[in-house]
Amino acid sequence: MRYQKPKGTADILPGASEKWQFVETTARELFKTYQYKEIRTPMFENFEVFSRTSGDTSDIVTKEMYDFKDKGDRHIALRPEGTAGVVRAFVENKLFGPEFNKPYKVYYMGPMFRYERPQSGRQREFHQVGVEAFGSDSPVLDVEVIAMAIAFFKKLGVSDLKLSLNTLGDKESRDAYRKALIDYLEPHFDELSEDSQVRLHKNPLRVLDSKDEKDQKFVADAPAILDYLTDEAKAHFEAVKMQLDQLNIDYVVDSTMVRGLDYYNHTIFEVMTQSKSLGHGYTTICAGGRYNGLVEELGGPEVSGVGFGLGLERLLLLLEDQEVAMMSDDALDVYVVGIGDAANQMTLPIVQAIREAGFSSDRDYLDRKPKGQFKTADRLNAKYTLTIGESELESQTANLKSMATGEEVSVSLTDVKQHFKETLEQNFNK
RNA sequence: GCGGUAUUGGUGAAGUUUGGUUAACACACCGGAUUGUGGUUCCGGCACGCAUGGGUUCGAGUCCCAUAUACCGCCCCA
Repeated sequence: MRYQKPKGTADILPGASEKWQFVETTARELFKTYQYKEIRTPMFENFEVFSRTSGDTSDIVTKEMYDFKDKGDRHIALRPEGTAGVVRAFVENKLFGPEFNKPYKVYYMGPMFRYERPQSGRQREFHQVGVEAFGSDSPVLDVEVIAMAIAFFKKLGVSDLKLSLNTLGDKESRDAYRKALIDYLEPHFDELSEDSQVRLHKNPLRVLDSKDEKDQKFVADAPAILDYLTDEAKAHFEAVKMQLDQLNIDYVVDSTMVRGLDYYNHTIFEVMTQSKSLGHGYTTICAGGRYNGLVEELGGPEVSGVGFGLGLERLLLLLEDQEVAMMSDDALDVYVVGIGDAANQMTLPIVQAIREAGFSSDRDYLDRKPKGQFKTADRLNAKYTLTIGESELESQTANLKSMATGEEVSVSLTDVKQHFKETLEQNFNK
């Protein structure tokens, strides 16, 4: 095999693409009911769009960015996530302007890229669906976004959902907490894992996220962000919880939950579920939160935002594991069998006529004998076959057969070409 | 970026421990079983040769090295 796809990429072939379409269609239908509109932004951006927004210390920037210099010596990066590009577009197109409704609500779906070691459900090119809503500080909007994420999984039939909630507060809260956390961890510096020793000063919140047992015993007794919230941040969080209650959406507050990206503040959340395909216990299938300040970071006005993102590869693994039915309607209606050279000259126009009547139709292109053609029709699961041979040509008729019942009837070619639907209904009552 | 395992036809794969004629078996697919009809059965066909490139050897799918890719773990995260 001479050529192979690049490491960490995948071909999505017929058979699988239907499942992707199912998920994407479900998302579009749902988002429409929430009045979120699709936005499509470039698959690559200037490197700085991501480095500015994700935080210089985040792994995403330091080692996972798929970046390169183009022929014009521009530093380009393939998008590692969706939010930064959407925010850039929001600012560049001045979507914060008075002529646009607020909140400005969009969704996106498409490929993202991270330069990392591939593993199950984690590739270098992967796909995300995400939503963003700009221009409102209201906690009710946070909850709409959360509710939409949950509704999406419910609509797909995912069971065993769990909503994990936390707040990172505003800048003041976060600074105070950061200091408290460092003060708490510093005395145990030597006992922390190597990774966490590095994290401690660069990004102490990430220590909370450590899976290392050594760290976890400190994390358990660490001060909680909730105790360091300003009155305003606290009020926002309380309002979010109250709104969730109103919607009867269950949640658990997890004060150790943090974010890999630096731009989040206030509400952050994760939707989790259990599945063997994704690992042990509850694993995250959707993550989101509020990012006030991000728009300013990219040169826009002070406009707040909130959104979520979810990975489609992981979602599809999950749907497969939970045996969610992802049907697609691609059955073949009519297979046209031609017998003999003369007849075979005549069948394509008939196939076309049937297609124009709104039915799916196909024929043989491999010069197969009648038996082979019927075999093919059977394998394609054709509902009907339409056979034309020399005698039919002479009488300008065709033999229409129901593959399910074996029932056959002679119909006129003119009828087939001009009123196929009616011809079918009259003869097979369907 | 680090570590482990793997890589034989369209598919599942045997064979690699003990290097030595024609790469097992099965499924799928194609063709045939008296002229234009789907299933079953029967018969026949189906690996430019064992990921790629080197090396060891009289001789390698079987041993060694490098590279690529996949999977798993770490890191991180969707």
